[in-house]
Amino acid sequence: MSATAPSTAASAQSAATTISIYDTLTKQKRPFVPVTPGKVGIYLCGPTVYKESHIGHMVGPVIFDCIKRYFTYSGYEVTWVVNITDVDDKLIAESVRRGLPMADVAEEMTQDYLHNLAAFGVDQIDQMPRATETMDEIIEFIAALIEQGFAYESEGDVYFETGKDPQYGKLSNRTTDSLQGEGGEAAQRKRSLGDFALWKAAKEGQPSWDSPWGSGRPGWHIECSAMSRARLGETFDIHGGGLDLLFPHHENEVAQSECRHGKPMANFWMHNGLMRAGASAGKLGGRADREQQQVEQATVATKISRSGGAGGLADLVARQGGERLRFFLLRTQYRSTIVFSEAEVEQSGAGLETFYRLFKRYERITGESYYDVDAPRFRGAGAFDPGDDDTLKSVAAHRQHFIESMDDDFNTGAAVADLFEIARTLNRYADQADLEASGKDDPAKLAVFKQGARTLRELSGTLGLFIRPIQSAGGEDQETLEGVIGLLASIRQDARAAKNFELGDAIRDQLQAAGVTLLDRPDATEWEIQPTGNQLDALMQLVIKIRADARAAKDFAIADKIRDALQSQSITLEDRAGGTEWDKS
RNA sequence: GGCGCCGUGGCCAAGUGGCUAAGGCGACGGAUUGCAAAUCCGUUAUCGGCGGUUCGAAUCCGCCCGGCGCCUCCA
Repeated sequence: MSATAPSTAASAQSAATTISIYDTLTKQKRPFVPVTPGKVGIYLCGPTVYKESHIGHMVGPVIFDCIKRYFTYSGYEVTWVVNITDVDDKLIAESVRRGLPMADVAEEMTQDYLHNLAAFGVDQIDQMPRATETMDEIIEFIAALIEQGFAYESEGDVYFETGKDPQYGKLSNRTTDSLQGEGGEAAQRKRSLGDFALWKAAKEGQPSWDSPWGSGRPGWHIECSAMSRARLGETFDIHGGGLDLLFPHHENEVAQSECRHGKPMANFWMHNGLMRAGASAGKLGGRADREQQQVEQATVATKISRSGGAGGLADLVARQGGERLRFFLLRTQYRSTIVFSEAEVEQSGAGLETFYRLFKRYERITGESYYDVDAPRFRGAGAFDPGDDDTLKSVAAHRQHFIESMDDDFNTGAAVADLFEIARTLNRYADQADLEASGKDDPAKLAVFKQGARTLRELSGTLGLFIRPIQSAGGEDQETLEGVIGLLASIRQDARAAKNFELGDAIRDQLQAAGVTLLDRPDATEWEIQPTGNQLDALMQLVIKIRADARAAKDFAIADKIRDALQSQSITLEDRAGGTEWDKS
């Protein structure tokens, strides 16, 4: 086993060129070669902040968060930019509807987006420029396109002339001739129906900025060209976004930028697959989804909040937790469609428990928190010599496979399997080496186990998983709940010691029914809590019954123990004619 | 109509020419446990259909069936 060598850029660099990425433009997977050696520039199209985000908005940020982590792990210095579109037709419409200034709506929804990103563990974004803060660069960009003859002014609007770009359509595989759109209400101001707006003249009462073409606001696509140019350069490494942005958004971006610069905009175009709400509902938040919701609204309005998961992301996070949702997204290769259902989130989340239990086991064995394990942060530093130890050989093999999967277009779905395999390997070793008892004191055995845990943490870190302990969602009631469960566990322990298995089993079964699973360890009992409604009350009813039975049997030791324990939780019992009630002060 | 994507065990999901078709959830059997839970071991698929290319295909080609996306705002 090797010591953790200080990682150097050189050691990490050697492996770095093995990453391959599928490029939507060339429709092929090819090795990643950076524009600037050792560096990666990534631009991801962010949201238009006009209403609350839904889980579909998190797909791109989560996978790109992993991509940045993995590039960093591979020795690159990464700059990741995500834009916020805070001026737009829909935003204007929403501000009118709500009677608020557009900037207020944008700010509110930006905060919503930011909170959701944080909940999903997306914390790798370096810059989040707003369109309204980029106005100078946008205007300068448009002026340059007019100057170069790729754009023209028309009654205060400015349009990009797609016919001037011989390559127009290359991203989404379209020809300018095939663009049969009706051109919108601005059709008569365009030279060709396929032309798109770079600048829109302001209408009365709408937010506007001064420009050489009069007051107005930018079209949708130009901000990305202006921002990426300003922050990442004329040619940068990776441009990402949802597949739905391919046309017209990215097609128009690439046209603007490449006509202006005369060189490629991005070396790789990455598009994540879209999330669907159900088998036939179409894309989440898409047309079919919206139409279906309208139908549901007209018929069974109550089901909307629970169906599909569109909107109400904060509620979903509160129910499921961010790490479950993140994991749910990472189980699938990023280019695939994901069909969302909360049941599926729960099912995949069940697998996470395997890891959480292993982390507890790690703590029992080593006496230190798994979350404090100092894992290698670079792939060059994480390699170790397994010698002829079967456990370490297995860990090393799965580490290798994990890296190969991630190198292959960030195949998180395949990589996750190796995480499970390593967890199983460690559990098996802990069983065989009896690490929770006699084996604990064998430094050599402990070292093997710790090496495996270090590798697990090294790898899962690149997926942004298991970074820190998950929050127990309960809040202040959680402490009381834990106290009451501890009391019941203690009573049961006493009963078992006295061979009163009937009482012991009854307690366990009823805790189980209330969503609490007891796990008997050699030296103590632990428990896991599945949140359900009225959990505390259910458990208190059990406590009350046990106390009543004990008093009837004149077993005052138990009754007293209960009373004392409840007192420390500020819970009082009141015996009334119809039964005993409890109250927490 | 134009341009695309997808169809792998009960469910989810890797695998895109060749070792015994990953992994998760679930189910069943076993070890372990006072009984459990957890953990470990084992069982659970020939890859939508048909035809073709090939020594060899889930993986390439064609047709068919089924599902979905973009072409209008959309991560």
